[in-house]
Amino acid sequence: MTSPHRSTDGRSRGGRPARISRQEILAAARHLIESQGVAHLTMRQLAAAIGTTPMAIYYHVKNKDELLLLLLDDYASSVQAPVLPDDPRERLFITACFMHDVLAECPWIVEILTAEDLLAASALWIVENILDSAIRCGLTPEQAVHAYRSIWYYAAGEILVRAASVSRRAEMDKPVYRDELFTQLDAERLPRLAALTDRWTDLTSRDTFRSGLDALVTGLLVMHGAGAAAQLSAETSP
Amino acid sequence: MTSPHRSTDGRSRGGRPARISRQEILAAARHLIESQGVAHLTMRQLAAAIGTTPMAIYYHVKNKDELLLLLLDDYASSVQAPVLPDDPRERLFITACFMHDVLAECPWIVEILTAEDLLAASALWIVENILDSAIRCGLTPEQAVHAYRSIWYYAAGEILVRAASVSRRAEMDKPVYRDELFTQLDAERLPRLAALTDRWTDLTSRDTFRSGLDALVTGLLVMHGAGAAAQLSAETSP
DNA sequence: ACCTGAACACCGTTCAAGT
DNA sequence: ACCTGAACACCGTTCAAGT
Repeated sequence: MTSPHRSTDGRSRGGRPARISRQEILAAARHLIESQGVAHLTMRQLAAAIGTTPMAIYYHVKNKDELLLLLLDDYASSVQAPVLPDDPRERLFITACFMHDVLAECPWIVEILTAEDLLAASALWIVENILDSAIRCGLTPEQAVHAYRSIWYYAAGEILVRAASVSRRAEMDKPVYRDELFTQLDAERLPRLAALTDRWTDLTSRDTFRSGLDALVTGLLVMHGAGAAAQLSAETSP
Repeated sequence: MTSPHRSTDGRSRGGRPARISRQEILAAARHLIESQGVAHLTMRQLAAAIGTTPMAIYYHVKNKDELLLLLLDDYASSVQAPVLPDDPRERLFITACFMHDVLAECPWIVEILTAEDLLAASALWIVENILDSAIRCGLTPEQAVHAYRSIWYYAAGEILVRAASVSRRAEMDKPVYRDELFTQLDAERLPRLAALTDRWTDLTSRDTFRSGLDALVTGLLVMHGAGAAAQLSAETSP
């Protein structure tokens, strides 16, 4: 960090007393996002919500990107770790689920994930847990990093795709396009899709995150020769 | 589709001759994206590139969202299908790779994927192929849809995360933050991460998409009782 | 039928100045 | 030290008018 901007919330010594603080800005930003949606988080609207000018915010925060990063970190540190099982395969699965669920609960995070780094400092314990579990399952450290990355791709993809489909459902003209697509299906060239036309919406609206994650974890362990630890968990359900 | 906007490129019969066409707009948009990056695709800059006013575009295209959708469809239809193997497990893997690679080649698609539907009409054969392969591997149609969705999450996540990390590398202040994170690691609480500090950048910059996909496919087939078809493919590499 | 011009309601950010 | 005001360089989109 550079400039006058304090990296921590150091007490100001001397000078004019601050009217707004970083914490106040973050709290207001979070409230704004949760009540109005992430699209309404603009420097101008945030300033209005606090009752100050847009430029006052720039004294406490470098720019909008840093604001988003701080927001992510703030959220991550407010989350409290769950009790985790000892069995490594189970712990791997549960931690990955937790990582996903925590992010999925605040869809505004999606905007940040694509723009910023995936990991806030206060969320590193999640990565640590996944790596440790994987290594205890018999993977080498390199394989564990690879496994973590695959899981992250899967989880991030699920969140992003679901967020997109939710926002699509909010508008009213998209279903039209999708229906159009499916009614014009060429049953000769696309027989499988044609046979599934009626059930597609139903099938794709189900939550299959856990089941797919289970498959991924199983495959990762099997493929890396940790077959002993790869036995199917109880969550298995098509 | 509504309004005066022609859904196909129907010839205008009578009236003033068109100065610009939908095709011309799409071609210009694609060129703009490829040369300047997707951030530069604005109605105004597009108009300038064509040599017309922003509002002229609105006669041919409903709004920016529709423009993006048309762009996606245009790209999908320009892609030609690869020769696919007969073995269903192999075909599943290859098709999924193809889907991923095609999208990964034009990172601007990322913006559209999160905003729009995942599937353009001209790309449905990919879904068809994945479903068909999965069913031939022994999955039920429902399980096949589920498998397709898991694969899609994984592929979309990989693309999005990679696109984000590329754009991060383009700027110069992000590595600082990431390095900061890793040097301040508490080796007591995060031993696995601490042990990997030096190799993290190297390990996470490797392309492990295929290996992870292989694991996912293996897991999906094993979990759904199609173990016979789940034998590891040759692509396996940590 | 196809396009233009002006305008509306926004953005993020910089810069010089005030207290 | 902390904040303000005015300004810059943008957005997407609407609306009434021109040819």
